[in-house]
Amino acid sequence: MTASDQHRRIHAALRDIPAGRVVSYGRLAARAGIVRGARIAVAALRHAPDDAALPWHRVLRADGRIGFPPDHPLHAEQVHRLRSEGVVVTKGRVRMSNFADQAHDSDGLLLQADEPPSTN
DNA sequence: CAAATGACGGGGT
DNA sequence: AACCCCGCCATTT
Repeated sequence: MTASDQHRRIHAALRDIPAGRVVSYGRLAARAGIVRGARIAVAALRHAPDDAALPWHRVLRADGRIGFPPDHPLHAEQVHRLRSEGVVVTKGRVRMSNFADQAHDSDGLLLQADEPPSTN
């Protein structure tokens, strides 16, 4: 499988993440059938054309933090986009336990404490 | 072709 | 929790 194939898979996997939910770079890659692919996911997003209309803002680090450094302009942009679809972002971080998209994940434990995702 | 670079992840301190 | 450190792997230098 070529590198661009991987990128396409990443993009496809990302389109499956519903609004109001998020995924980590690593899990996104895993969904695309790529192991150890966190950095590939990054490349796939960075290479994505601006008009790709991908929900790139739904991708966060495994610990729930925004990937961009706080001073980066896209950091604010991402926070805004996430909030606009109901995701609670506190100090540049999201509670993965509450907002991670678990479709097809094996870790059965789901908890639904805080703010339920609402599209507003 | 060798070396550096990331929108990373997981483990250890 | 906040760091630091090291492994990862396509892309860029």
